[in-house]
Amino acid sequence: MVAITIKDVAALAGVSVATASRVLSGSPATSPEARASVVTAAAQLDYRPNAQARALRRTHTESIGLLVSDVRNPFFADLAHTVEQAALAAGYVTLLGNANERKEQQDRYLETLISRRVDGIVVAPLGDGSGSIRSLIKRRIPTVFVDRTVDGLDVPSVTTDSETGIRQAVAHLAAVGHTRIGYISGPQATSTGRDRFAAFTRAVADLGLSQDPELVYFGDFQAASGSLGVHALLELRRPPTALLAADSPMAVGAIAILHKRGLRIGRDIALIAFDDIEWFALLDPALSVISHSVEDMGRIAVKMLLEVIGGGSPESVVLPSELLIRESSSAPAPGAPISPEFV
Amino acid sequence: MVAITIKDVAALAGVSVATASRVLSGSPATSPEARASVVTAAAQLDYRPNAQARALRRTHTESIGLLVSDVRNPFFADLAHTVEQAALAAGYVTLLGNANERKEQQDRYLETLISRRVDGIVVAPLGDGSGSIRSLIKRRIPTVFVDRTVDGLDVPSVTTDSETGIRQAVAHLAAVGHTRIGYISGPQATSTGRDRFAAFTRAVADLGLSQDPELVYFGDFQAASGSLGVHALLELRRPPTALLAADSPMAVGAIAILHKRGLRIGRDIALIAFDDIEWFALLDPALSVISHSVEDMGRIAVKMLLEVIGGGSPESVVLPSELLIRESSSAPAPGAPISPEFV
DNA sequence: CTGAAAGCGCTTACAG
DNA sequence: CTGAAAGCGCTTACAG
Repeated sequence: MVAITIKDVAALAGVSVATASRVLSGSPATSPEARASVVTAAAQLDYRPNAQARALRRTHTESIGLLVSDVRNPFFADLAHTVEQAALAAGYVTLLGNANERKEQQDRYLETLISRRVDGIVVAPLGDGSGSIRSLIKRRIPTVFVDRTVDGLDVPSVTTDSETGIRQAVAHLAAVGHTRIGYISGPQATSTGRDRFAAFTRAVADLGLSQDPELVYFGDFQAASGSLGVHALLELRRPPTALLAADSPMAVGAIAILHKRGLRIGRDIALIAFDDIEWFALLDPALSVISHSVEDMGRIAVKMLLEVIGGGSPESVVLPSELLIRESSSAPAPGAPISPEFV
Repeated sequence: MVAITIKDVAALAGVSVATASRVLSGSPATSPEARASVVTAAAQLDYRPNAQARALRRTHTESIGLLVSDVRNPFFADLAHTVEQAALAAGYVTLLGNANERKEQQDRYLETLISRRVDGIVVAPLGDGSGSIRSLIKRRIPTVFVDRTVDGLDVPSVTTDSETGIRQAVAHLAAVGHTRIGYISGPQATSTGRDRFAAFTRAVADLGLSQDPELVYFGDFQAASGSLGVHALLELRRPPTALLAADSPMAVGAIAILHKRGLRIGRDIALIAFDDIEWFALLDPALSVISHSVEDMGRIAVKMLLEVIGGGSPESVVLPSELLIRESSSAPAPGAPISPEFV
């Protein structure tokens, strides 16, 4: 790497580094001549200020960190996109980290983001408030939680009210005749995993449906666990006639196995997924989903983070969720529960 | 933000900052007593070294940049995941940027990554060698191109041989009876856009199929342009009976419109997509695709970048592509070209 | 408007 | 093994 510093620019321009610095950072206290020569010299040398050195003196870096729990989850890929665009519009660049649903990896990235002195961090947190999440708070680094929260931590957040959507989904399945609904849950180490599970449990109880604990499979929000969940649920002596998956990757895993087992979704078994992914509507049958707005979530998270960075303490925001009934959630097949030849 | 520096640690530990620094960075030249007191002090103060300051003195930052052309494209989300894991295994942290298929945004991120002095950059480049891509080369920043390249730039790359897969796809469509194949192309500002288009053109010519230029629609690799492409192609006086989409987001856009128009894929019209996305196999009919390995691409890119960082100059790698025939690419409907009532 | 100088938080020869 | 000192590339009061 060829290192071109402000010294080189100043030398070529025939001014002091102080003047060069002033021109380069747009200080008004510069003469037109100085400006011209410095700008020319910088261009000629293809000078790029060293952000590290600059950050050492300045108090801000014009960058934020976004720590997402899984980039391969389309919900978070979309979130990354929205956050990035909103941040860019506000003059901030986004450094994206991927926890891949692993606590150690979350900690590793958080350390990196802290070390690099981003001005603030938007994080979809994992686990309890231990590890690097705690450091974030202790050091008063501007932080906003998105999608998920951590119990006992007083951090502004933008989340989804999963309860409404899940209740609608369960009620809809009950209305078309399902009584045994299998639930593929997210991990209980995440707030969304817990909230959605609790909402499911309550809905099922309130509606007088089966509360058989065997009907719940605990996955990890990634695709493979959706497949394992379907396997486990279909092996039950009394398998469910409908399935509710707590996020889209697990739904994808579920669909793959359902296909492999020769079960027709929407006929042999009903399926509803949390998260509305563009192509879920393209499946045949189109997937019924619980939808919430990732655009709103990303946009609001950035807005809130900028407020925190500016010294404010914004109120947390809870976004709505709602059931979109498409074709995958019809009545149970006649003769349900599913007879053994299907499984 | 509460700033805890090495001075605070040294003071609490009762040693000089030099000694504190040695302990903290694992230098062997430290006494057990010094080690103990510094480690304790650091833990007590929850000290995190300032990466900026450290990078100013050290020559490397143990971080690499990954600039992806579109995070919402599952191919690149998967690539981000693979690169990240491979880098982490080698002790590097990955800073992810998203160009969103826009040159200005690519430049913006590249500037940021350069300024932050990452040790190297993996980039799926956009456009010609102007702008920040040129700076990268001029400053000899270790760079590896992934998926795409830039003409005239001598940068190690790992790409896919699109030619084979596309030729197989066209030959397969021809074999089942299609003569007018519509091609939804990627932008000509990308090497993959150009290569795949050229491969399509050659294949169509070699096999004696229609070379009607109207059968080609130039999209931008994002979903909306896939929809527009289908619209345009189906409005032709003699519409195609088969469609080939140059990447998966455009295929998604195409499928959505095909559904909306009431055309049954695999019956009324054939469709093949470049890129094998997990759930393409879950569609009904399952989508025939041109597949290439994103895992290999990511893994090799990191391996090559580490070589470049280490002073080597690795050979570029070209990965194979191949057609996976599923159900969406069957023979043209009887009475094709598609009669007006379908369009 | 400009330059010399101090300092941001680290690391690392240099002496001892 | 340890400390004082220089220096990485910038920015910013301080004088002028």
